[in-house]
Amino acid sequence: MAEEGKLRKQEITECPECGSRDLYRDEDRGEVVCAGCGLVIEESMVDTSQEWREFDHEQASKRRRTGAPLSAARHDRGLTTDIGKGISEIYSALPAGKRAQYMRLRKWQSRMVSATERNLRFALSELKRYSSYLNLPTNIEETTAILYRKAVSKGLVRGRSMESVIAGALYAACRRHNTPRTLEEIAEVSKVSKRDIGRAYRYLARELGLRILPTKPEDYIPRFASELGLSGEVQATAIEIIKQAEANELISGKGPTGIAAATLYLASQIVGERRTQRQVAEVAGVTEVTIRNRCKDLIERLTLEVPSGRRGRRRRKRE
DNA sequence: AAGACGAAAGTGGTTGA
DNA sequence: TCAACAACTTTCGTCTT
Repeated sequence: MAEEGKLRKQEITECPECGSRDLYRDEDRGEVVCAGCGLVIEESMVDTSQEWREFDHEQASKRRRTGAPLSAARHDRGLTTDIGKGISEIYSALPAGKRAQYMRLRKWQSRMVSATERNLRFALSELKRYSSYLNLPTNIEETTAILYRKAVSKGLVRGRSMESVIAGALYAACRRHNTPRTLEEIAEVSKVSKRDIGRAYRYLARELGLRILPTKPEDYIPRFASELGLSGEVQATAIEIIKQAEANELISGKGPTGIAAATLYLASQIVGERRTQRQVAEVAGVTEVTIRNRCKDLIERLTLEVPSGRRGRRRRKRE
């Protein structure tokens, strides 16, 4: 996206030397030359066009060198060749003996699809389901698939339910891509308990030597904010507060979702797009009490300009 | 009436012996 | 395996807007 914008800007329409708009593109040498003064404006360009053409199906099948991208998220990486299909051709073209042999080969191929293959097939279809429920991008799906493959090849799935390992791998992949989902959210779609997902995740992390840093509260901000319909200004303010809080050591040991919720709540007040504690608590998956506690810490230790006169007053009634 | 606040008791998970 | 512990939740009464 940003990349593309950059490339577009480099498209040159007039000569920087003489101002002539009469530029000549030499495809063979990979240069752009000014027809007016002869200045070579651009050189060593990469030709990204294909160097062949196809006019019919036969040429296409001979000349095309690429196919669908390899994907770890398909059980066969998208590469299986099946014996089969086209039965009618076979019946007419082959003698009876060959025909029988062919049918046997077919049968055996389908039997040979190994247990692990079937396992993967199921696991990855399950993964597809989770990620589509959670609106996760394909790169996270891919990472999860890779982790799961590793887990299978190391025999880590034995004694654990497949679902929990997939869910654990998904959780790990989300965190690795800095788009964390809470254990709750994954538990929701996978029908695996939070505890089991967490356990599977820790096990994977240890056995596969995953270096995953603790989740940062910032990573939750954009998602929560958009669910609450809060502006970018609120997000920026919230992240600013988190930065300050970090500097004051108010972060470590606390639940990141709690911090994210509290800062977002405060930011929404500072900017003037008020949301209730209830609303924020809802999307962040914490309680109002947690938000209050975090807010209290933040307000005590940081200098924040939070409107609403009641802040800071002390009340003493309850005997 | 709804939201914010705080106290107190309860819960699930981690840590260290 | 158990107890101690911190973070977080549940519940509930009070106060503010």
